[in-house]
Amino acid sequence: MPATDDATVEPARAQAFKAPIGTHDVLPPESARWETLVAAFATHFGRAGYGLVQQPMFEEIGVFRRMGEGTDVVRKEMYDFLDKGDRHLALRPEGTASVVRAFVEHRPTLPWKVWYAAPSFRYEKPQAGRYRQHHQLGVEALGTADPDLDVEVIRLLGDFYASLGLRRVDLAVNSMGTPEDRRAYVDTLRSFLVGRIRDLAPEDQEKVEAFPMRVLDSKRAATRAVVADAPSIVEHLSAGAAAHFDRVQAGLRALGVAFRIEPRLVRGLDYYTHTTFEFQSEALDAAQNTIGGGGRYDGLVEQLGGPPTPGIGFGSGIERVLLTCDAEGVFGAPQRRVDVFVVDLVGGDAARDLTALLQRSGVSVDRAWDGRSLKAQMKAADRSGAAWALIVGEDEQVAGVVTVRDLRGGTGQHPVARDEVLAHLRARI
RNA sequence: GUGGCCAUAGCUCAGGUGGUUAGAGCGCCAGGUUGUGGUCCUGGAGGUCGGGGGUUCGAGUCCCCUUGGCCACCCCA
Repeated sequence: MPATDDATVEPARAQAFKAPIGTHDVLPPESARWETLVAAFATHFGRAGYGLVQQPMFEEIGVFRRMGEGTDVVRKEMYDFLDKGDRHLALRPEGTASVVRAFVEHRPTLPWKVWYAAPSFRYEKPQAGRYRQHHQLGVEALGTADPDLDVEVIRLLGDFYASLGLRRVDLAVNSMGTPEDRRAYVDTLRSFLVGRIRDLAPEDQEKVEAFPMRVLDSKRAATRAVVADAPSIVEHLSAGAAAHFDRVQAGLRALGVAFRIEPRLVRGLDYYTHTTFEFQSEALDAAQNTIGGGGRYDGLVEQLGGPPTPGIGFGSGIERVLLTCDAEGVFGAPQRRVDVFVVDLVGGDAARDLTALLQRSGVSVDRAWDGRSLKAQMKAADRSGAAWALIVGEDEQVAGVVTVRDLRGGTGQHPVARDEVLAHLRARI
């Protein structure tokens, strides 16, 4: 049977696809908030000497394994796959590891201060404020162990939240000490937990031997009761680590950054040393209320094959920050609008040419399409947010003018000679 | 991964105990006003009732499976 283009033959409707589980599209006008947020972040950290880093979205899986074999992120949330060349790769679950890999690969001069805005992927069951693809604003600063850098990073992030209008943000700070302090503390903690193991929640008992620190951030009531009596890491810091932590606290106080010390704050990634911190929203009633967190990771560079280099950084989830802004009623979507809208009743030449002329001159302009009625075009002009409509009908075409209509003020409309339109608008926008 | 709730138009939602062509508001399109938006009036388009199977004379409604969403646990941004 020959092919037919008979219009009466209804083709089967194609299957409509949906975004994969745990992912989401960000469309206008909501996307305008994202643009503004990222731009504000770029400006804020750019002014402090941080430059943009663009990383690959996936890495060899070993890069991320350095986050710690005991972490959920590595054990069960990795989006890993084999490519056609049998390379074992994984989508980036967080920013730090791949930035550090890039640092080791390129050895930039120190200190190296960078920021990024990038998606992260974790194979988790989606929930409030939790997605399989989420987006992080992040910063990493490598090459100095100066505790004042910890202060700068924390303060800059706190200032950033404040600049968005957020007020109900709580900052928790802790110190994990040096890698040696951390190891010694893990032994002390393990011994303590082994002694009380029957009092722990069953799910937490198996963590004691291999990952005792994971027990500290359990939310189970039985475990929390035990943990309340557990030795605290801040009491087991070496002299150097204690001095570092003291300097950080003094710096935050000197700069008026409110914080509390949270000895149970261990964070989910094993590479942290010295300062760790977490910003939580008090306005978010969802279970996921951490909007940003990070810490020092002296030792991670070596683990990824580089020279001993200290570093500190944080990640802050864009979705959660915006959720928090919603909860506090701040940082609404800015109104996206153009200044000028071209209405054409003479077949399209005027719209095509005027729009191009003005756009090439840097004026923000939109126009109507499909030769629609004047009414429809005016409606589109109104929707565009434009302050001025340029109307070209037969009368204007004959007279060589454009009707310039004020859509927002009360100045009405009047004809302007066609080659004076640009100057006319520039004087008014 | 475990559990709970949910899925009807582009959006927000109605649709007792199963019963003729599935509704509203908003949005969109058109007309009223043959060259004027934002207000108003009138009309219209738009739905595989998430998907598949089953029960029934008959399913948006009941049952099973499945996919997805939301929420909690777990964990984290």
